[in-house]
Amino acid sequence: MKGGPLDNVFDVLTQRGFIEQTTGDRAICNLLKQPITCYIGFDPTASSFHVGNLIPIMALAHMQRHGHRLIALVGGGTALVGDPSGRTEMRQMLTPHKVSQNAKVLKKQLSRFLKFEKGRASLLNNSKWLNQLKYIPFLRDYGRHFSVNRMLTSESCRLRLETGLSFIEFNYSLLQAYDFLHLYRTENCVLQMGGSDQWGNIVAGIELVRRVEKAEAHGITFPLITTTSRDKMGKTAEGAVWLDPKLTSAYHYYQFWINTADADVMRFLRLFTFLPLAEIDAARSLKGSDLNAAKTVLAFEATKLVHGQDAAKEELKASHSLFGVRTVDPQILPSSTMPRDIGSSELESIPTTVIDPDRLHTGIPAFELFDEVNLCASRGAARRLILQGGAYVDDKRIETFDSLVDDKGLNKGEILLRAGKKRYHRVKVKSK
RNA sequence: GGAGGGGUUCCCGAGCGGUCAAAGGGAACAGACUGUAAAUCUGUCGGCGAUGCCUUCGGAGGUUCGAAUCCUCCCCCCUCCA
Repeated sequence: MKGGPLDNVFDVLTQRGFIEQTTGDRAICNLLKQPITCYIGFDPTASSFHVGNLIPIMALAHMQRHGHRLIALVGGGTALVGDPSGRTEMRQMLTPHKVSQNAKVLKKQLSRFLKFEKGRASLLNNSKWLNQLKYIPFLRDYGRHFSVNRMLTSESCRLRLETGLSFIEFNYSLLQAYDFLHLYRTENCVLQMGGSDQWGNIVAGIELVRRVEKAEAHGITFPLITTTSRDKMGKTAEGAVWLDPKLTSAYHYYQFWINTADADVMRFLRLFTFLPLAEIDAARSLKGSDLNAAKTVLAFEATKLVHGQDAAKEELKASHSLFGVRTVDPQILPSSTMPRDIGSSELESIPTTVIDPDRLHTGIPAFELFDEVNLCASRGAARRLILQGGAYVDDKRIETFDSLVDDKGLNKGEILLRAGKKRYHRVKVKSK
């Protein structure tokens, strides 16, 4: 894989579609010719990252691969205040304990993408310095550099002024600006990156650095990634797609990526894998159903990054046995470590419920089973599903809602349930 | 603190004493068509072994044969005034 201090990350990020807005393309491009220190802030308000956080994480990974030093800043202090940007309502306040707990998990997840080694990347928590701030000195030293008039005209404020903005939230951007200043002073950090909703906060930091330290700092924002159907990336009916396998299993994670819309495939390959641009470009000629080959690689690579090569292989196999084997030409995205010819019949990773053999022997009404296994939200929903012809047991359509599922058709002690075209669940008999 | 306007099922939003499990739209789900894509058409979309029963319209009481709809108190949100 290419990468190294020689080719400029800025070009790489641009070509891969990471750049929305910068404080000056040329200046940043020049800046990045030398190894620098940059940072991105992460909100520890959730106990896991989700797919929507992948852009900044990938951006950091690219920076590191090109020899730059990173700071992943966990907003343990700012999370207690709540960023109003991009919100129409006030954020929920979290307890300090919960925040620090979350911060730990986030570091673990980041380590899959970044090497936290001395001098290459570090994880800092801004509660360390923010909690020590004294109100009056802070106002005198830094508060005077902020114009309320200007803050009020910012996009994020204007939105909130219509519905209401509390004073505590109004302070958020001061604190984030102070973060940048602090990191400039202590870590010589000169570049902050973030989502497009962070533009105002980033610029505020840059200005503070200039006013207080008379120094130049820079900023980059990433585009908000939406799918072709204009949904926010990573939201499904079940909610967010999480990186934590306890919240979103590797199976579902893989399925999420393979269900990518045609129009998004190339963009997502650039953003969410490290495959060389030239190869992605070459795959552009794939049309129609051939695009599925590219989706397979995308799903494999994306799953590999979060869950590891072995898990990715598992899901590939599971996918093959459920949806049919589709061999992917080795010419397509050749750098991917995805095995090209692979056996199937690996159902281990499909969501599974273990069931008592006696219950199965007496037989379980189909609609109860579908509900119990969470393929349907309620028994009523299961009845409707069956009525509409969307429920299958071992690939045979269920005709009546209360037909019994029993152990007569057991296949290796397993039954495969299916709701609709692609939601599977495995029922396994408890061995005695 | 004063005056006015609101809180309806996942979301938006009608309903303003019975015909209301509550219009319409969106989302979602299923079927058909397909490529685990999109678009389209059709159906479903509170719970329940179910032509019925149960629980919902910010919360608690009340009026009435009958309340999402009327009254009282409380909570929350918005607008204007201070």
